[in-house]
Amino acid sequence: MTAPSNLQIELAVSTVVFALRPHPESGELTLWLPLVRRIREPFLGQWALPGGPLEPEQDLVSSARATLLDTTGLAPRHLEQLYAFGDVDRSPASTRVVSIIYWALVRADEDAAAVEGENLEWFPADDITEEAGVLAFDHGVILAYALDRLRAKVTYSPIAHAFLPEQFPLAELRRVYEAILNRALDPSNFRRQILAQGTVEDTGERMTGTAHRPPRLYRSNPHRTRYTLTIQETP
Amino acid sequence: MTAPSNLQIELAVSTVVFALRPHPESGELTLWLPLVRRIREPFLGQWALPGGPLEPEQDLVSSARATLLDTTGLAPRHLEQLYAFGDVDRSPASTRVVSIIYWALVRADEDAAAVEGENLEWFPADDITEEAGVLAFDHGVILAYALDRLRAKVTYSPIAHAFLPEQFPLAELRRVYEAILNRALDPSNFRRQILAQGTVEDTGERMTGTAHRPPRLYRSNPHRTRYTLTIQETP
DNA sequence: TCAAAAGTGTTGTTGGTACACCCATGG
DNA sequence: CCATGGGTGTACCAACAACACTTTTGA
Repeated sequence: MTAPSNLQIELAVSTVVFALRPHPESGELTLWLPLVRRIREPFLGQWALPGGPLEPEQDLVSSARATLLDTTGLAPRHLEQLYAFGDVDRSPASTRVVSIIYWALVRADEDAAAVEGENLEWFPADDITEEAGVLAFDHGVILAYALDRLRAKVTYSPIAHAFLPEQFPLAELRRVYEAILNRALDPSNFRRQILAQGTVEDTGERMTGTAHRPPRLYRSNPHRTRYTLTIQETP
Repeated sequence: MTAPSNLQIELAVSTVVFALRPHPESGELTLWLPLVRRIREPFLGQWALPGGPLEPEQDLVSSARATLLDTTGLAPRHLEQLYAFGDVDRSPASTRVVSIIYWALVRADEDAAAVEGENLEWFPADDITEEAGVLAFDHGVILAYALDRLRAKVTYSPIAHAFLPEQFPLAELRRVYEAILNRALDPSNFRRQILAQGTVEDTGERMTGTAHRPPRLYRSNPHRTRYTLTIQETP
């Protein structure tokens, strides 16, 4: 942050976009993400995270938001900075690129706006390599890091709520946790833990039209962040 | 990460360096950090985080390491990326600067190499504003963020160990936690929690020359990261 | 009246807190 | 033999896992 120097360093902003959709085979809800096919060298034809160069008049988040809308059609509310990757050799091209990576969590209702295309495809996060092959640049490493962080963060911060619309029954929230953590949770104990935390509040309304007892609807409580959730398995 | 563009964006790497030293008044161990006095506009004369422009042939961490050695004389082992700050208006100068911030934790034995100077001074982290006034750029915000993250992270990851040399008695580790969290902890329960976690292992050796029962020496266990520590107060 | 999911009750166990107490050393 | 911090024992209590059980709807 001192003297200027004539850099040949390019700055890019890319985003790992997570949405929850049913798995094509099992039908279980899992994490999906969109990838963009490279249409030039290096890594021509391979899949990469959506992103683009940082424009001089754009904030970092704005840049992420703009490319996201552009490439995926999405405008997710939850957008959070993850990490900056800047090793000298991370791109084989002559120019050096430092990438600032964001992650986005797409709400079920926001996901409706998602588009596909020849050069934009969605993949289940956990079988990227089988489906998409090796990602361009170090994007495989970045994705692994993002998944790791998401799974860790979900246990101490209410980010899971970011996948849900305004109002939701607790079972929906449980399904989000199950999808992220990839394991079943005990419904009754889950309910008690979530309510004890105070990260959701009862709206007083109920969902109707279900083939069973109508569940209460909750909204997420903007206060109360950070806690510990001792999430437990069910056999 | 796609098309090049002729940016006017500068990239800088700065570091929040934390070391533990006794407080000038209370004598209690607290967090200190070094600041550099600005010797040019903008913010001439004000204090700023040590840092410098990213050189094209340098990795991000290398850059942090190099400026650190240069300005503070320190070569801390623990260096970790914190966040990238890049708002358009964060510098009043004509050039736009994106700063990637690292934090460093300085071990007690490493701290011996620290230097001071007319333009480099160390301050207790918690009374920066009284001692150093308003920091240059958004460095005040950055510092607050770093302190926050450090205090949160210490409860779920063994970073506190980074302040200690190879071998240490548990009371030393407790003092580190107390200094970071700014409150007293119960010695016996602290011991049990730490041992239960398995983040330290007994070296079999003991410290000698104390005016009391010689404490066992421990070393930190490189496996076992992430856990939850329910740190409790003592009245 | 049955299936299915919502939601409650209850019990055994684990792990944290508080605090009394013993241990080992240097002076 | 005393002061000082190292280290152990233990009793109380809160929180969690497991799972049986009741409730409320649509078909």
